[in-house]
Amino acid sequence: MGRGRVQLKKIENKINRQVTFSKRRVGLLKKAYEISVLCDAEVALVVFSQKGKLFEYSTDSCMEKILERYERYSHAELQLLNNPQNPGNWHVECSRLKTRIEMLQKNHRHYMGEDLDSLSLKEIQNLEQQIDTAIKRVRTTKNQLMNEKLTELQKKEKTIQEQNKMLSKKIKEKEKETAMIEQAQLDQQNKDPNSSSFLLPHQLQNGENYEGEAHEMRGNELLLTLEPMYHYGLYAS
Amino acid sequence: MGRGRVQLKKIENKINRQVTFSKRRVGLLKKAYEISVLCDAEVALVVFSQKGKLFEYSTDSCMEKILERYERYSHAELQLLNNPQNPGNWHVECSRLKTRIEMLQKNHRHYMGEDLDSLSLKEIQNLEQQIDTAIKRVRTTKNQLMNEKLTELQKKEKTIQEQNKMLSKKIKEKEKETAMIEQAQLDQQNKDPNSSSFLLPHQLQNGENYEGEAHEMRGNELLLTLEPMYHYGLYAS
DNA sequence: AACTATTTATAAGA
DNA sequence: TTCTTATAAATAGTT
Repeated sequence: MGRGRVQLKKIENKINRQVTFSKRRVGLLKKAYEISVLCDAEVALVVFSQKGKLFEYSTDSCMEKILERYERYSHAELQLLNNPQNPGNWHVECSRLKTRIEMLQKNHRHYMGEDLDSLSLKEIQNLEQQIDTAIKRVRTTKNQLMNEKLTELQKKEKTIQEQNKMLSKKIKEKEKETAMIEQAQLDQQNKDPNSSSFLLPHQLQNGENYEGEAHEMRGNELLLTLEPMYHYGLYAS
Repeated sequence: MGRGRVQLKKIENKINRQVTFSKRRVGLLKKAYEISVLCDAEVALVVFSQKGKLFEYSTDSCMEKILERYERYSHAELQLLNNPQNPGNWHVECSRLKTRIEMLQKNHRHYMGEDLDSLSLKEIQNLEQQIDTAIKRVRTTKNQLMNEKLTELQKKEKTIQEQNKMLSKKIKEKEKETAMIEQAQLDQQNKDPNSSSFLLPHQLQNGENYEGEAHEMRGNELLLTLEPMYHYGLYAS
């Protein structure tokens, strides 16, 4: 929406990113508000800017209520699973998990090329090697996927072309048949002008058959447009 | 957006409302995803349809992390209230943290180029871009570090060469002095052959002094080889 | 912050 | 539901 298509990746220019954030933030909050009003839905939206500033919208300003509803909804099963545990050890477990999370996050930041100041040269060289391996793997998988899609499409194209050929052939046969019938009718009319009517049912029957096959083919063509939907990590249940 | 302006009020027609909800929900989630990627923002979005069905989007699928951050940000007091939690809530917290860890690990595997089968082509392409950005950052930092070390080494080299020059100079002076003393000895021997022995202690004393300065310089050279130890990517517990 | 050329979202129709 | 299309709305780049 704007002059020039936009690439779906982090805007590197800082000023630009900040401006876009301001604009889109307003748009996003507005959309959240609109769906909430128009469709009577309950929406909770939390946005942290890169700098850590908070922006939020929630239907009827009931953020906590909606988030609680969310927790109930999404963790209903997990709560049941965790029941058989020694109650006294829960907080120990919690702090252990929190430490773990911090480590994972720190490590992940390094893999994102962030927070590199705390690393030594050796560490950075190793990191580079690991990321290099990773990107090679990702590219291999990507290429495989793309090739698979290509092959699939080519196969489908072939199938459809064959079907087209068969259909053309049948149509030609049908035309020949029709011509023959017409000829027969003419012949019979010449001999007995009142007997032509009993041939009509046969013609209709053939016509229905062909229609059926044409439908099948149209179904196959539609398959070509079946692409996995891009679902932005929604995980909607 | 569409044929005719839209009134900002609840759509009374039920079918219509449902259709609009589906469409706008997709649009809203997409926008949330986009601002998240483009502007490096952290977004959490929860939508309950009128019928109570849940839809959600969160940056990096880290809903809990973002909601926790939200709680911390908006209700600093609530966090304190959380500490003397009634024991029943610890396991909720724990399962939250465990889910979180699983997500982080899964995400990290993707960044290591593992477990890619679960990703769509679009997701893989986005992953490639992110890793590419990461490796560029890592390489930039690495080059900076190497340049810093280079500069440091060059400075030290210079210092040492200057020290070497001074030492050479001193040695030459010393040699001159020695030569003069020897000359004096010879001169004295020519006059009085028995007086040469008392000059030996003086010679030894000067030799010890020079040895001391040489040690200091070697210490400086040793510093150059001090490197932080290689201990990357441990973080596992 | 305002402007505007474009892209994008979507309301209505099929 | 899904696809298409006309149009409204959002917004990227510019001033």
